[in-house]
Amino acid sequence: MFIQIPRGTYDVLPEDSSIWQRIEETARKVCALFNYKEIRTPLFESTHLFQRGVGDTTDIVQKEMYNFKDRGGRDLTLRPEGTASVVRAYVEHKLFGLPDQPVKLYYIGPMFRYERPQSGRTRQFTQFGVEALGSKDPSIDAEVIALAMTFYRTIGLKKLKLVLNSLGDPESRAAHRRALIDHFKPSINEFCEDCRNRLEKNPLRILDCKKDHDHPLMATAPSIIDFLTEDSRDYFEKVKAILDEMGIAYELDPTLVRGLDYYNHTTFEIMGSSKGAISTLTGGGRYNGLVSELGGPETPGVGFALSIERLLLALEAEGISLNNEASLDCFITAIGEKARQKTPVLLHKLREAGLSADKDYMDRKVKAQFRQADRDHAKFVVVIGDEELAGDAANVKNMADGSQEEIAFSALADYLKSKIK
RNA sequence: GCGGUUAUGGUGAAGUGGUUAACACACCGGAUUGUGGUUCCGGCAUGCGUGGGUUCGAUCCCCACUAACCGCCCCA
Repeated sequence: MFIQIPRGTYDVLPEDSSIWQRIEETARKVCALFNYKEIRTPLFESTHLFQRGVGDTTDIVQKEMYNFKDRGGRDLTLRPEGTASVVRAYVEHKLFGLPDQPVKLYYIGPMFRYERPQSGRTRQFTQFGVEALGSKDPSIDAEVIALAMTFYRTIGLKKLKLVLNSLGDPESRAAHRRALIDHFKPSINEFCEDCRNRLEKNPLRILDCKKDHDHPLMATAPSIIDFLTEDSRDYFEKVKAILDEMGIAYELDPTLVRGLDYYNHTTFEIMGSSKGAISTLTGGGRYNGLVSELGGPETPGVGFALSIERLLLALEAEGISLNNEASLDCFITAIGEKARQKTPVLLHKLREAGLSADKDYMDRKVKAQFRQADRDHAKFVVVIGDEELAGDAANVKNMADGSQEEIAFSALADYLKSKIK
């Protein structure tokens, strides 16, 4: 009975796992550079957390969550994103009381959304995210953006586009929303079905509709920028000024919307090159109301989440390969039954001495054992046969130059270590 | 949730309503009774996504299902 992998999931096989390790390692290094500390939260949380945090009316909550009841009847959900959990932990452990403020956190892990899979979108996907809680300094908005850009640059991505917008405070946002609805409502029947649905749900989306792009009302639609309060506008100017000084280029896009309810003020996306329709690599922004929404003190926050899967796609699109083949220090080739009996112990000694080592388990001929040593990129091959057993010394072949030496079994580990260093 | 395309060995990929399902790569073995990356030779799918149906007969035709890929919606 063959049971296949669930829809929208995938396996990372050994040939690819080193790439994932490289990416995760880079993320951790960059976070250390910016002084962000890792936080690990559960893969499932109370359903209520996401309803409240992400927003009851969002698509994520309404139709994309993996909800289930456990045996105790509790309503739980596989996390669809990371911010709500981080904020929950922040409140629950009272991290707002820590002497070090703001609290700067990062996470790397799987998220789950029930969606139709396509390029750059799976049902289980991996996010690297960052959250800075406790400061409303515009330089922390810029820092978070800079962290993401530094991460991509370190990985090797070149074709990146940073898109920036400000949603202002909740009042500005609500006023703009009402203005948009008033603007489109009288003529909404001239728009496509999607736009008619968007009118009440998410009127900002109408602005980047592909079908109705040329409708005259598009050009005259009210812009969020005109609805920002003086403070909001001033704050956004400061963020932009810092990015300018840092030399981080960006494009302004007043139609940039995030799909999660908690965002306000600065929002941004980082786009990459991609074969498919999805080019958004990172989404993030400020969420000053979220901590209090989740029962904590009034606390500002800013962060982003980026997808490792989409990063991989972008790397592929730019023709960048991160694959590095691991090599083996030593491969033991045994000839004859007596030699075969000796190899497990010898192997174990080499490994205990700190050398990576392996041997044949398929009862292969000498030639085939050498082929395997090549496949494993072995630096040295230790050959043991009747002659070697008689002389109490192994034949050691340097695979790079083909030279061979007789080395006493007792001195083998030290010899190899000195050669490999 | 909606739409399009596809489904043949470990991989890539031909193919036909009818006895043995090309080819290439990979892998295994031999030429070379104990030494790698070259060459030559040989081996390697009782099987063509799953379940039905049409037919004397189906991998090939029809239907359903499942999955993958791509797009819409939405998002990372």
